[in-house]
Amino acid sequence: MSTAEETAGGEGSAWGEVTPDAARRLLIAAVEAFAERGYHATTTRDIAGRAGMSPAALYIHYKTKEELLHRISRIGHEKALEILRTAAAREGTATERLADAVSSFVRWHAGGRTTARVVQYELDSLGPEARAEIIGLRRQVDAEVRGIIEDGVASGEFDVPDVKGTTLAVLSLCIDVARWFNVNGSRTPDEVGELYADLVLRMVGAK
Amino acid sequence: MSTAEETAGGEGSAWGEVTPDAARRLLIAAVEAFAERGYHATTTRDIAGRAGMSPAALYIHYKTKEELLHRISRIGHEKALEILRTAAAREGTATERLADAVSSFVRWHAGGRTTARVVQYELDSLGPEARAEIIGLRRQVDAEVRGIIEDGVASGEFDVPDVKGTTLAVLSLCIDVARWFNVNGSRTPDEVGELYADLVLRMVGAK
DNA sequence: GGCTGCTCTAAGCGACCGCTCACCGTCGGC
DNA sequence: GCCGACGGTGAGCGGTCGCTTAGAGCAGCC
Repeated sequence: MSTAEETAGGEGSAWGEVTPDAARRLLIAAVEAFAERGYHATTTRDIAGRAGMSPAALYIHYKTKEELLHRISRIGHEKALEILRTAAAREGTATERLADAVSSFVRWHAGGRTTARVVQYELDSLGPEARAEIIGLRRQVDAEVRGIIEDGVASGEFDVPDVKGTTLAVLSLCIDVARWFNVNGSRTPDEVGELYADLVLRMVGAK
Repeated sequence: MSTAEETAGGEGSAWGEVTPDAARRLLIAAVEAFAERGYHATTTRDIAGRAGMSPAALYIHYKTKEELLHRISRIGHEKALEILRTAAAREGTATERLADAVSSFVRWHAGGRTTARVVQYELDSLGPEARAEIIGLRRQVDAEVRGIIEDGVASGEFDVPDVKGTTLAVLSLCIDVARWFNVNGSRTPDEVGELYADLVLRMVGAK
């Protein structure tokens, strides 16, 4: 048996903003459980148990089970957006910025696979209002990547006939890492990030 | 309200092998429900209701709810494998065969998104033995694509430093189409297939 | 020491789950 | 005309779900 911290906090995934301590422990336990079994197959008793508390304790810190998923999803998307924004805003050519964005985005999906799985694949389990908010964040994610690709096309670095479609494909490729990446597999998050940065530069026809 | 046939049978997705008629109707209803809500969030009452039958009728044709998912998953994977085998075995250069494989595989994921979603994303809901069988089919899928890429490398058509990793990425890209493709969106399955074939040829450095 | 407020637990409510069972209508074979 | 086989139903069982409630333990403040 592993504690909640070992798996979900493994890469220092900054749940530090969640207070008090008991609320954070519950949230980390929920991330683990949702990633392993999916939102609907996870019981509130399981979440509370992983956090070392009674089932009722969950409802002191969260109104419903869905609020837990909402909080996880928002914090995760904000983190993902921050990663892309940092890469997009740095100095360098579009080629360098795109490679940086893809490799760090992929590293996050591979290294924090537990969190990324919940963030990327449990969106449909949210209610309409919560889902709408998250979709807004995803549009911003899309805009960051599209911006870099457009810069590369404008500077003549890239050859991309379909910018919207290629942006979609690049993000899709990165996101799907959370589905297949295996912590016990033969590749490290760094290696996958490097491979994917190379593949994406080929996709955009970087010189 | 739409009938089960309209959505899940839309692309003539050949559930014809499932008999008798009532068993097929239940299976198509299950594909719809699993794709919309996920396996765990779908109730047997919902499946039976969509098929126009009472909850108990399901258990005349299937032993458990999981058996439904297993049958759907196996038939779907066999269909996907058949599509790739056809493309891999045709005459032509590795470039032509890879483009054909990707475009037809993507067309299947986009056009039959309902089925593809269940096939690709509900694998973890299967029990150990059923999952092991499906994983065997997936390894064959992987082998088909890797075979084409290896052919291209051997003939000098492709420039691929990491065949295993690139194979994984190509399949990942295609599979993820089932997650984001929207029937009401601006692209047809054919258009996405063509775009993706082009992107994949770039990824393998096709001349 | 008494009081308030916060965190947590034990117990359990009402609803709904997957699945079963006793029974029924229909239909081909004799 | 009777019969068994087959495919179907209504009712409901045992269990588990998300969530609530009454109250215990324990701070800090006067």
